[in-house]
Amino acid sequence: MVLPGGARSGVSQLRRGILQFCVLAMLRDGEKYAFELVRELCDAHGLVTSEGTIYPLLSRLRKEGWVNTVWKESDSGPPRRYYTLTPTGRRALAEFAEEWGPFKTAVDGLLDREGSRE
Amino acid sequence: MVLPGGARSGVSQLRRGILQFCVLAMLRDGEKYAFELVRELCDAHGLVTSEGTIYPLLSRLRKEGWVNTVWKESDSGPPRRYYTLTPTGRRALAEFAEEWGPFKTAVDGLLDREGSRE
DNA sequence: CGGCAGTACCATGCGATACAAGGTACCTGC
DNA sequence: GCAGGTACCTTGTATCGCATGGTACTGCCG
Repeated sequence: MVLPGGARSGVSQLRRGILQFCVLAMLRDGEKYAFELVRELCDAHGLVTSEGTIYPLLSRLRKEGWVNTVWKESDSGPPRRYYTLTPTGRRALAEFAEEWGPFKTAVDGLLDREGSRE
Repeated sequence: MVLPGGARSGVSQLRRGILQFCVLAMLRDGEKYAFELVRELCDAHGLVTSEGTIYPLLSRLRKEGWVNTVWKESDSGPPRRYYTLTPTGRRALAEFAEEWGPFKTAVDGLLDREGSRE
């Protein structure tokens, strides 16, 4: 066990079903490869993730037709698989964004109500 | 199969790990019983849920020591099991609230960036 | 009075998915 | 050529939302 503090807390379960759309959102800006996505999610956004999470996820996105991939050589290291958003993926992202708003509002409404100050 | 349209979309996975804290938040205002929770989550907050979701969830909360329960007779129907928050549960709720903020911000940051309008 | 709907509880099985662990291949430096 | 970093991938496990189905009590209506 000995989880390093990222997966142990409830946040791990929070990522469920959201992470894939975060990835789609990151691809909106342009093509990226998996390792890059992991680093950005970890560093910039505090959404700690490991490769074991991202690869099955990307596999699924590919199977859904939400992303396309191209192999590109790298100057320094093994070739990289770059992911780009498809129109379908872009639409899925937009749909999620529309669901995220009300959902967020509902949760906020439940949490922020400081009714019992007792 | 034939999912009625609430569970099919991505929102179903959104609820993961959040629903239990929504329940805790609802119990903050006072004791409630399971059927009541389902109705409120469904009606008021748009977080569609069914009994099949709530009972295992409450079972878990009880096992974690986050809620206590008391049986009370009802004038019109079978007896009800009322749930109340324990201090531990209250703390868990507070901890989640602290995690929810940054998480929400991170996701918003990724989604709301309307950089590419095309 | 007997069935049916509504209320209220619970358990089981399935599917989705985050994560750890482990494996392969390429490149650079020693 | 071997260690370490980069980069890819697969498999197994645990979690949890949900559908389904089962029990028991109450009240309505035929």
